[in-house]
Amino acid sequence: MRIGELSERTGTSRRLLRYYEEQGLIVPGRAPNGYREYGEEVVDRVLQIRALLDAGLPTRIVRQILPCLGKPRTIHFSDATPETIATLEQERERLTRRVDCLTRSRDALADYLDALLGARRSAAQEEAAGSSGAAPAREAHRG
Amino acid sequence: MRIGELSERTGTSRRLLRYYEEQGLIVPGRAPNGYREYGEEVVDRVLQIRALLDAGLPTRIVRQILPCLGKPRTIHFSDATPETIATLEQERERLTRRVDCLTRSRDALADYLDALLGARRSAAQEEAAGSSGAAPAREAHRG
DNA sequence: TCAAACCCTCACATACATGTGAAGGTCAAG
DNA sequence: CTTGACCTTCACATGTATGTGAGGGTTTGA
Repeated sequence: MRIGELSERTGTSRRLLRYYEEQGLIVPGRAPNGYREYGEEVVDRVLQIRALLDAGLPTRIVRQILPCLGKPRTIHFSDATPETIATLEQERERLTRRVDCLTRSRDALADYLDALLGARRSAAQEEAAGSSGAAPAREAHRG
Repeated sequence: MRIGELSERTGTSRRLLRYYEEQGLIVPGRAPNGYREYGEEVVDRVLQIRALLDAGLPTRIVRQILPCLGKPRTIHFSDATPETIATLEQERERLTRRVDCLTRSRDALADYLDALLGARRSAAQEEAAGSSGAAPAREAHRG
């Protein structure tokens, strides 16, 4: 397919698709007239790229871990230099730390939201039960 | 403490500490001579900020979810407007998607690394067992 | 008193992911 | 043959998180 269709199917601007190519994340073929030609599998790849970028990873890192995420579980022994392995292990640790941090933040945010909603429900019940008038700014503490 | 000490204790440049202040993420006091004055609790706060930014969240979002992550679990009812709640819920979803994506990527990367290391060990054993000569570029498939 | 080591503000510079638009080539339909 | 919808490259613009440095005040210690 050409860039327009890929753009529509991935929700990614043509500009960005060219940018990802410039960054070495996708390597389309070329039609005789110079138009880029993409295979079906590129759709998934682009979505994967978007997801990783959206998660805060820079293209440099995406480029490194992308080959590991391919479907056919292909292992390129040429990639098995000690430096590459060290980089990948480092990146795995970074991802783990990132996941942990985000999970903690998400959980804290969820707890806060629960408390907020629970408190609002209580307040609404009080309200319905008759305590009238404009309530002053209030705070609640949960130990 | 002043900005230099905070910088050392958090591994964050002075420039960035001032930037976080400009973004409303931290609000130091001021000494009579104009120097910024930080309390102990700011150390943790800065580390939290770094972690969130490092995980790919923009300061705008960090500013919004930071109050939810404080120790004393204080709920500010003034924040309980429907818009704020909607934003927080949206951000919780975004965080969840982000965590899922990163977790999948991390797991895939870990699998790849395991396969790579396992294969390298096998290759080393073969090598030790006598198959000699420069091995050509090889690939292995795991279904 | 002088220097070193702090601090201040202001401002310009950079890397990255992205938008936008100009100038022009290709192709299919009318 | 023209029009419109594609495509190309190039280049400048923007927002965000950062670095760097100038110009200048403050504090501390020799």
